[in-house]
Amino acid sequence: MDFLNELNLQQLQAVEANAGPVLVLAGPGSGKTRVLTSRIAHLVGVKGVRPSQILAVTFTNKAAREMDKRVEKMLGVQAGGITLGTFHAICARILRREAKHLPFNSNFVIFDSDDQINLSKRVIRELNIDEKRYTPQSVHTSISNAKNELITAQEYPVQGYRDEVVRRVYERYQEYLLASNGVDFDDLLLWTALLLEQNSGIRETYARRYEQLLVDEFQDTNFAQYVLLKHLASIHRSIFVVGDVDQSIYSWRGADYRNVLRFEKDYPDAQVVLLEQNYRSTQSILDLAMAVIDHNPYRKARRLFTDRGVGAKVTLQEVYDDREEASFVVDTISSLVARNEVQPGDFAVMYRTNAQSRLLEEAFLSKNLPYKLVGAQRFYGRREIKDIIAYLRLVFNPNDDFSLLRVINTPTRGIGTKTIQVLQTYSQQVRLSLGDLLLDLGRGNKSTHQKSFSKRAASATSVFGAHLNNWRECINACSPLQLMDRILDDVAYSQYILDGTDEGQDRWENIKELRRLAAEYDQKGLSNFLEDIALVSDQDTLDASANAPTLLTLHAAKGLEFPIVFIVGLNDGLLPHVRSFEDPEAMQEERRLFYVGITRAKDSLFLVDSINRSAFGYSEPTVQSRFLDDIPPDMLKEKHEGSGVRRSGYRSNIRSDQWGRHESVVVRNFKQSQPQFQPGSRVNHAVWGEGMVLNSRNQDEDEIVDIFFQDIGLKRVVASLAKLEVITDD
DNA sequence: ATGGACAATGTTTTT
DNA sequence: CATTGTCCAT
Repeated sequence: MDFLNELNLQQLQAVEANAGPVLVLAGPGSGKTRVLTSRIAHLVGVKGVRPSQILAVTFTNKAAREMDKRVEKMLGVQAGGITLGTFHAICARILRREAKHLPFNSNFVIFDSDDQINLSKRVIRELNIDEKRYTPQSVHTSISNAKNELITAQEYPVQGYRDEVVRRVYERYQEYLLASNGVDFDDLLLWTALLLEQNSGIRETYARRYEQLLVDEFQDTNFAQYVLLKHLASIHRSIFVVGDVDQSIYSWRGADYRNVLRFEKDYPDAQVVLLEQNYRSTQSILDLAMAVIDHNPYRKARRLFTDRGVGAKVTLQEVYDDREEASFVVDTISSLVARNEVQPGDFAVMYRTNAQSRLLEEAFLSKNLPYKLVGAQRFYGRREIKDIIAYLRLVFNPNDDFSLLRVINTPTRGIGTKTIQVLQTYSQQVRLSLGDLLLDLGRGNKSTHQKSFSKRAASATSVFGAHLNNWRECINACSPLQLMDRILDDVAYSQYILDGTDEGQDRWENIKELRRLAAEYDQKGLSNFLEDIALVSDQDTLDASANAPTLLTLHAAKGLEFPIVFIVGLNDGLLPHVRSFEDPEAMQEERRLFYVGITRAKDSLFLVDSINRSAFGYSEPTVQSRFLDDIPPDMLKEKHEGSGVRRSGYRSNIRSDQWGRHESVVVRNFKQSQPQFQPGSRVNHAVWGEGMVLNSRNQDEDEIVDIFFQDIGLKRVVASLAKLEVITDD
């Protein structure tokens, strides 16, 4: 097989490893995708494994498609039949097939992150829980974490009052999901793992079927995924995992790099292969990457080397403010492109938070230069898109109360909050889902329930119900696109959206884009359309064909590479993000994130920090990222703005606030008295309850206190305004 | 029932 | 500042 000739010794060792557990520790750019694809090709082409016996898990759908293409190329024939996809997509497939063993049916809908928060909010309100104290966001995070640990609502450990609240919300949340015939992201993993755990027949079926398991980005698997794999591998034990603990950046999503250690413990006979040679970057870039990551404690030092040569030094550019940061990026790109040595598509600009993309986009737009923005949220999160998807989801699954409530009065059709309340109460009385009730009301005078409603409500709901009936009939006869067009037409959506403003025009363009997407599902049908939409990853939206710079978050950059990379916003508070300041584990993850960004670059790397940064409309001074301290100065080509250069040593006494700005330091400090509140003491706040003082300082005749509240998080209050009560001193 | 005006409030990362 | 929610007048 030709493809084996292109591998180095370690890669070959991994590819040809005998059946059984294999752990491949692959540094960035070490060819792990090549190893994975070659392994599959080798299994099929040499070992005679049938494609249908192979299960390969990737991190994004895009990676799955790429892998599929590459395997096909290597084998020279169609490799169809391999089960290939993300954990979530694979689980969704299994759950639909095995729905008869589960408390929902096979046309369940998948609740995305927006839906998850909305549902949490709804439950919190219903249970009369203080929404300020227990925000839907934070409660849902707890639920999500529990699910990732395979803890059900009934098993949720209650140690304090907050746990009690979470447990109650969790329980109700699950009831709602099941009543709506829905599952959320985490449920996809949870249900599948529990199914395999509790049903030995099904476990054996799948474990027998998949003789070979391959897993990419193993360091970012969570506990549920680990258990899932363990069950799938329970018969053949041929599990081939590839990962790099230095690139673990998703712990906030439950990912646990300790799964790598767990793997070594659970499979003591595993072959371990180390891939260290880097084929991507120049040595200058690798040296910088190592300088950064070596500051993380408790890691096995690994050296990265390349035969690509030293290459150009990494540039550190300091600019005046974030506007200038954006124009520096755009100007540098256009002048490099003008020299004709590189193309626009060779560039990537990476940042820590999505909000940072805005100034960059503006800078590109003002110069009339095209760019690509990675981020599914940006498209699927739009109101008009969510509306149409909610319509489709409702037609597909009338029990989806959630989508129903979203669209029942959008565009407005005289079904206001009052009518909706009446509908809800009534539907509970007759034990029908809202959807079923509306379907009935839509049957006009043949309706059983219509007489129970006021004339006004009856007429408005019967019109909507009639539409719903029609669409339901369409479901098997029409393609997703035809159904969508019918809905758009029936509810006069274009009139609703096109209000004469530019924004309306934009929104309609988005709808047209969604039509284009729907058109690709003529064959695959509505079910697949809705599922793919729910499970798109940010990277999936990347359009490889356009030759333009790519704008993306550092997280989204994982697994990608670009000839020339800019990492912007190298300021404390942004990278590392302020939320990691108090937590050493989180801080280490920030560093890994920076490391991931650096190692995406093939030829050149630009790091940019700015002296001022704006938030809330004001531009304020910043502090340089502490990670830059870890880089030996001779590794960098430093450039500064002509004026306003930060004095060295200046920043060590300054703390930066959450937005990467530092607090203005006022020189008349000595005149002020001691702060009244000491770090470490506990205080009581009228609204937020008990908290601990983290920091306090006097400013302008008053005292500013940072307090950490268990349920709310970090808050900054002005002592004279907030009525604070000291509970304990230190 | 609806839409506009104003106030409050919040900014990590995403399958 | 930008989004979201709430209140109020129509």
